[in-house]
Amino acid sequence: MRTSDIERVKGLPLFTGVAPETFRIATAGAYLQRVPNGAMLLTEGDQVDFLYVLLDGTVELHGTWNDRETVLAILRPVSTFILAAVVLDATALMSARTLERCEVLMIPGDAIRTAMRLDTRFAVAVSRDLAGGYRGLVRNTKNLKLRNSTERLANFLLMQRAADNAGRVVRLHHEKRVLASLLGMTPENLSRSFAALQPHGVTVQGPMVTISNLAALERLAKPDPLIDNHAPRGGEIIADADAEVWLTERTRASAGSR
Amino acid sequence: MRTSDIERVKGLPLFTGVAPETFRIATAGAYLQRVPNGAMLLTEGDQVDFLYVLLDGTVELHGTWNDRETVLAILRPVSTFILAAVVLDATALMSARTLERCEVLMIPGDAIRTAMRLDTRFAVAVSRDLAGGYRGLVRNTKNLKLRNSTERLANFLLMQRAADNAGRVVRLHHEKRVLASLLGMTPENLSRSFAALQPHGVTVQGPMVTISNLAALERLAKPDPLIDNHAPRGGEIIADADAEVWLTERTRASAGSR
DNA sequence: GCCGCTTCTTGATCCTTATCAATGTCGGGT
DNA sequence: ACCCGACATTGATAAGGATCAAGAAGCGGC
Repeated sequence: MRTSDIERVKGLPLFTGVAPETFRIATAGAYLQRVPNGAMLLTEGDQVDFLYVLLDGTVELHGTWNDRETVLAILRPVSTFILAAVVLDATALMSARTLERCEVLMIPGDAIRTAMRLDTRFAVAVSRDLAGGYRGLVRNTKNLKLRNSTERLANFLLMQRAADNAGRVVRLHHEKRVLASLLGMTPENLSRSFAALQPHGVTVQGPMVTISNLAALERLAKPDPLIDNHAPRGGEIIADADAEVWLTERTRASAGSR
Repeated sequence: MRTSDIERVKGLPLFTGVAPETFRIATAGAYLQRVPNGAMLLTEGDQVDFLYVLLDGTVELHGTWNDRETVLAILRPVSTFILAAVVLDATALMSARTLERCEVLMIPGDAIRTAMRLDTRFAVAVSRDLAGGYRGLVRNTKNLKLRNSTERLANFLLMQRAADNAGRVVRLHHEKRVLASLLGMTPENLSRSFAALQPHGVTVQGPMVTISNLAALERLAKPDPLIDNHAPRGGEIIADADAEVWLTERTRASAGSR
């Protein structure tokens, strides 16, 4: 494990403000794994023995039932995942699959649980991280139950725009089929939803989405701070409590994950 | 606050194994509130200053957007709610409304956060509670995205049956319109879904649902331990890790809440 | 640069769910 | 016991979304 990687892990909300000694204990038995595209890191139902930290690449969390599958989250670096299962020493409720070549740090769950018992500040950091994840899922549930598919897409684009750089063009980092599943629709309907946004100033060319009329899109999307976590991208730690909220909630990407 | 109430709060997963001194600090400034039916305990967007503990009655958590409203959870005693917002000292993402006359214990958020910093065991307990809540929401999301409305109703009935007493008859504790919203459908479609279950051995008379053919219902519902949290009702603390999981996840009722 | 695969799009149709409207049923108040 | 209002059910219709079936476009491999 490179020292640059260690610094990146230390920068996670999960580890900020934690005693160096605790950090050492937690990461002592950790090892870095290079994983090819399309690999299953974890299958739902498996016992979870590690906390995963995505250092490079993209990971998809998904769930299955009765031959159906749905994407629950798409993760980009630096993110941790399946912390909840680690804390409870339980089996995974979601499967994790790489969407490209990835670098993943695997921290033994025992070490995490031990570090929590030894260092209150770490236990508090874990609580904050889980609370952020919890709130991300509440937002996601409201999004799913209160909006139709075109509204979800419109708000997704606005969130991506805010997270990326607030420019006129939003880049989709993943296949549209994956995005469709994340947003709770079929690929066919994602295409149609994009078409439905055209009168509102949205044009698509491959993975590039251009928002030519922000006001019109917002009029349709009606973004809501109690559902959508708009926030400029940035890695800095911010002391302010509310900023901390979106930082924690944001670390794990698009639609409320872990 | 009656001593019997104190005992009930102490019995919560959130406070088990916590030092008496910590419990005293956490609950020192708490006060018991009697709330009439239909009262709003909390509105989404409000700053959350208290952790709520439902001691008697029923509370509904819901979210709104653009004149639409959806029920996110129905809580029965003894349950805590909005722990995540308390931990982050953030604003509420859900509103809380009483569905009948209730007794609610309100614990100042400051006291909770202070207790977490002073007692690692409490911080760990909070983590476990939040992790359980997180996993409840993951289950709920899979339920919503992978199943149609009749399948969701069928599984809801199986879960209620397991939670209540495993008898042939399941009692619905709330209005059907509330249940419909919780399950992500309209009241009209809930009626039709009940009708669709009739060939599978389900009959309804008012709030009483009779399951005359469990095997047939299960064949349709295809319950899955990675979505549905089947468990016999019971308040005991169980040492086994997996049992602990559902205990924490279960405390806050029907469909994964807080 | 061309081929072939995968992904994306578009159209037609079907199924699921929502909406609107009307009737039926239950329970509380007087 | 009656009436009233809220809730639940049922039916008709419409809208949203899924599925099936072709085409079109992009991309990697050679």
